[in-house]
Amino acid sequence: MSTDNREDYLINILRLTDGTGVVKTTELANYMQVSPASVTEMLKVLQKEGLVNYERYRGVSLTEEGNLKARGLRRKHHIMERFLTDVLEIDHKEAHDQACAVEHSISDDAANKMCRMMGTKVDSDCGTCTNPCHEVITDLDPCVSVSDMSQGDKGIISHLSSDDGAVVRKLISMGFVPGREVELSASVSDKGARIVRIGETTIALDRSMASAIYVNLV
Amino acid sequence: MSTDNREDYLINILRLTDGTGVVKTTELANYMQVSPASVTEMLKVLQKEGLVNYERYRGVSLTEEGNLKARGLRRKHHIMERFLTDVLEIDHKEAHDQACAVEHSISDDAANKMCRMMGTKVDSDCGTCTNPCHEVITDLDPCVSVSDMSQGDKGIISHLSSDDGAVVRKLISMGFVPGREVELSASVSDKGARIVRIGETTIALDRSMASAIYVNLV
DNA sequence: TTAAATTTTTAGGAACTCCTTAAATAGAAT
DNA sequence: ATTCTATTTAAGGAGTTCCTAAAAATTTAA
Repeated sequence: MSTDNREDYLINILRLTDGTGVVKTTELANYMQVSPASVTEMLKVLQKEGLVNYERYRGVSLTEEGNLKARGLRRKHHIMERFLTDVLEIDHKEAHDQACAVEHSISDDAANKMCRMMGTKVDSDCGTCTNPCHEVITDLDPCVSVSDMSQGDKGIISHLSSDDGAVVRKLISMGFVPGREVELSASVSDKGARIVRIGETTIALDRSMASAIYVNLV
Repeated sequence: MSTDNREDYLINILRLTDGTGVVKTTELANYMQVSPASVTEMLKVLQKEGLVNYERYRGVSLTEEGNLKARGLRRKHHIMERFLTDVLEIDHKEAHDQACAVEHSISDDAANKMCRMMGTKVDSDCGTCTNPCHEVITDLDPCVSVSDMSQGDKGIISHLSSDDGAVVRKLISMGFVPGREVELSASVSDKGARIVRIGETTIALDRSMASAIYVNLV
C-alpha cells in the first residue's frame, strides 16, 4: 500500500526519459542507487498498475497515465524546493532532499497555493534537477499589473512596485493608492500607454508606470 | 531503517501520556487504529532503542530521550499544521494529515524558519491535538510592524502575520521574506499607504498589508 | 557465425511493519 | 482463594522493497 517508492521510481523514470523514449534497467538502477534486480522487480509492479510500458531486456517508458502522475510529482518537488530555498533560505542540497520526502504527501491544493505564493520568482537554479523550474509557474499570479489588464477590466489596487522609487511616489501623488479602484479604458498599443480611470479622473500612463500598479481584478 | 513509524508511535505516546505517566497497549492501539499486537511489537523495538520504558502488562512511558524526540516532532507537526491552515488556508483535517506525513522529513532548520515566518500567531485550535499550540511559539525578539515604522527606519523582517492567509502569500510573492531588510521611505498618511524599499525595489502597500510585516529595527 | 563480455532477469532471502487467532496473564468479583 | 473477564503477548503470516548470486538473454568482437 505504500506508494512512495513507486512514485520515486516514476519520477526518476521521467527524469531520465524526459517523457519520451526508454531507460535501461541498469541506468535507472545506478541513478537510484539500487540494484538492477530491484529495478526489474519494481518495473513489473508498475507495469501491472498501468504506469509504465516495460519489455524485458528492452527498457521502460512511461504510459500516458504514468507520465501525468510523474509530472505532477515533479512539479510538487520543484515547488517545495523553491519554497525551501527562496522563502526559507535553506541550502539547495538540503532543500532537495526534503522536497524528495515531502513531494509524496503534499496535496495538490497546498502545492498550488505555495506556487501562487511564490508568484513569478524564478531565481531557483534547481541544482541537481535535470529540468528547469520554469514549469513550476503554472498558476496565475495573485494579482495582475495594470499593463496586463484588458480593456474594460476593473480592479482594486493591491500595491505598487517598481525598481524606481520615483515611479511609486509619482503614482501615489496621482492617486494610485492601494485600495482604490481602477479601470482600464484603453491601451494605446501593446507596448504603449495605458489609459485608466481612477475615481472621477482619467489618466494616461506609460507602460512602465502601468506595470508598477498591481490590482486584484473584480 | 524506516523510522517514520517509530516516530509516529513516539508522538502518540506523548499525546496520550502528556510526558508523564503510562499508556496501556490497548489504549495506544485504539488511538492509532492499529492492533494491540502491533503495538506490543513496536514497543519492544522502541525500548531496545532506549526511547521508552516498557513493562509487559504495565504500559509504556517515554524515557528522557524519547520525550525530547517526541516533543521535537510534535512541535514540527504543529508548525507545519499552522502553516498549512493559517498561511495556505487548507482545512484543518487535511492540514493535520499532511503535517503527520511531513513532520518526519522536515529539518529543524526549516521548521524553525517557518515558525519564525509566522511569528506569534496562536489562533490555531489544533483540533485533534491534545495539547495547545502555544509551545510552538519560541522566542521572538520584540519587533514592530512596518505600519509603525518611522520614515527612514530600517529593519530585518522577522515574520509575517495576518488573519488573512492571502496577505501573507502575497507579501512573500513580493519578496517580503523573513531575513530581508526593508526601509520605510515614506508614509502617505498615518492610516494610509506605506512606501518601503526592499532590495532594489520600492513598493507601496496599504496599511493593512504593511501591518502584517514585522521587523527588528536595525 | 560463434564465442566472449555485458546486461538483465530469476531465485532465494532478509528486514520492517502490519494483521489475525490463540494462549498467557493480571485484576476484579465472588 | 479461585474463577472469570478483559487485556496483553506470542505465533504464524502477508505485503513491500531491498539484496546477492546465479542463470538467461543480448550485444559485441573476433
